[in-house]
Formats: sequence, structure tokens, C-alpha cells
Amino acid sequence: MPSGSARKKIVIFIVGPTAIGKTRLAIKLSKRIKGEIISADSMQVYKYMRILSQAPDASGKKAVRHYLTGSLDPRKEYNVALFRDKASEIIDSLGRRGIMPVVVGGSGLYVRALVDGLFPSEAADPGFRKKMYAFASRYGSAKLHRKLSAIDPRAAELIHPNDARRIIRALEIHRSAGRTMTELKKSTRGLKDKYDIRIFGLTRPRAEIYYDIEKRVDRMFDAGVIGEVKKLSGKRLSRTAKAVLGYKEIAGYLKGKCGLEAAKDEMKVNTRHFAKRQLSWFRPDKRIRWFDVSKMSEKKIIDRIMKEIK
RNA sequence: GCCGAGGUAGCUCAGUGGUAGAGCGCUGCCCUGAAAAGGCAGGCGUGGCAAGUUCGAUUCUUGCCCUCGGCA
Repeated sequence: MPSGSARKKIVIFIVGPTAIGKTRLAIKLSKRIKGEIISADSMQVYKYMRILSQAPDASGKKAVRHYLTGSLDPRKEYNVALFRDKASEIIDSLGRRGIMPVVVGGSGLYVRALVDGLFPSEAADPGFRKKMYAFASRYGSAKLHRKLSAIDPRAAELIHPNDARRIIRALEIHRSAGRTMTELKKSTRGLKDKYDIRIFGLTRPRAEIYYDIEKRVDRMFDAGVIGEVKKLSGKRLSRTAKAVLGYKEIAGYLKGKCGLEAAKDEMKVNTRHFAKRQLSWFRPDKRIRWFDVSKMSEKKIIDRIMKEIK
């Protein structure tokens, strides 16, 4: 602990793969420390998607104040920068009120953007992107990649020639900022400069995660996801909202493209893939203190976290 | 019981007289304004079982077992 000058305020993070129990644990922990929850989740922000996004229910939100859940209209886009701006604002204001923020989420990028920062850059330019994607599908993304090599060789090295999305974003940044992504990265600043960041990760053996995912998908159907998707499909969903796991699978079933079981199975597979990607995102981050929920009870994990933040 | 088709990767299936391949799954990785998104890499195998022909059989032959369809 730093002595002398005022101690940095603590911000707690709870991360881990989907279906591991982050939401529940965070609510219990927050109740005990009188903290408030900020959701680092690209889907739980949306309204009318509670089942799909597995957002906390009314009783959970009643027990602990939540931010950035169930509030955004699904016709609106959401993205890391928006999240980062809102979340850091909320954290600052909680800090002023002496309330400990508990950031909960499985979106690795969102967590990193908040903790380590985003480099300053302009927002997306849809017109430019549209043109670039058209170019890529006509001449191949490798051709765009060569363009990127010429202006930002370091970025080109890090981005695969097939990864059109990232190539185009790097070009877009250079076009709007007049400086390269590599250059801009140097001025990245995040929450960690101002706060004492404590990241706790929940995990468990892979087979158990997969089993829980299957059970959870089944429960989502029992809870009425199909009805939720039906209602959503009447709206003009934003591209981001549409990407929620289960939407395209169930919408496909509703359109008669596949049977119910096939839709369910596809949703399970895609959710497994998602969990896998989350794990490989978080794994290399040495700041994360991991707890295996198959070996330790929820209560014990909370006790340990409480001890560590004392 | 007879006729036909077929048994090759976890699944669906290609292919070949010189010990095997694709898609999906699975595993690992990358990731900065779409991230529940996007991208990359890796074959993980008792070729149903047994015998025969052959320098060599997953491939050809025979027998057996099993599956599917049709006829009874």
C-alpha cells in the first residue's frame, strides 16, 4: 500500500466467461460492501433483451444499484468508446460519494478499454467503411492490407491480411486523425493511472462451463426467449444489438430456416465459442486473481475478495 | 429370409494398390470505436472384424458382424 499521500480508491472488477456466475456473485459482494454495479457488457445495456443477454433480473437490480444494464434502446448502436466514457464517468461520481464501484462483465475489450484506456481517435465513419468493404470484397482484403503497410507498417504487422475489419479501422483512424494507430497508441491512458484496480476472475474446468452453458440455453427457452426474439424482430435493431447470441439462431428458426432443436444446438455451439474466446482473452492478463468456482464456494470467494480489498 | 446401398476423424462425408482428406466440432492464439463481433493456426485416425491375392491393401477377393432402404 502506498503510504503518505492519499491512497488511490479501489475499483473492483469481476470478469470471466459467460454462465460462470459473475452476476450473482457481484450482487452478493456489492451488498456486503455497499458497492454499486457497473456492467461491462455490450448486450446487457439493451432494453427488451433481458433473457437473451442474461441481464440481472428485477430483484437483483433492486438489491444493488446497477448502471449500464437494460437502459439502451436496441435500435441504437453501442461500442467500447461509449462504454468507456459512461463507465469512467460513473466510477468518478461513485468515488466522490464514497461508494465502491464493482465492474462486472465478460467483454474483455470493454474491461481493457476502461482499465488501460483507449487511444484518442475519431468515431467510425460509415461511408468510408462501406467503400472500404466494397473494395475488399472486390479486390481482396490483402490489397487493403498492403495499403496499410505503406502508412503504418507496425499496425499491418499485427493485423492479418484477412482481417478486413481491423485493416479498415486502422485505415480509418489514419484518415480521420492524420496520424497512425501505432502513434496514437502511445498516448493511451486509463483508469489504472487514477485508481487501485483489483481484477477478480471466475473460472472452472472447461467441461463444466460447457455443461452449464447448455443448461442455461435450455433455461432461456423455458423462460421464453422465443417470445423475446419475436418482439425484437419487429424493431429495427442496431447492428450491435442484433449480434446478441441467440438472436440470429432463433430468428432463423422463426423464419422456418431450421428446426427448434437445430437452432438451440447452434446457439449452444456459438455460446461455447464465445466462452472460449473470453477465456483466451483474459488468460494472459497477469493482474487477474482467479477463483475456480468448482473448488470454492461463492461465499468463500466473496470472503477472500473482501479480505483482499481491506 | 431375399435384394440393394453402405461401414474411413467426435459428426457428416470425399478419395486412393504405395499406411488418408474436407466441412463442422474440438484445442490453442490474436484482438483498441461492430467485441455475445472479427481474424489466424493445429488432424485429434485400430480405415467394422478376420483371412486371401500382392513387394505392398484403407483401396482388389472371400467370409463374418453391423446399419439403412426395398421386397417378403
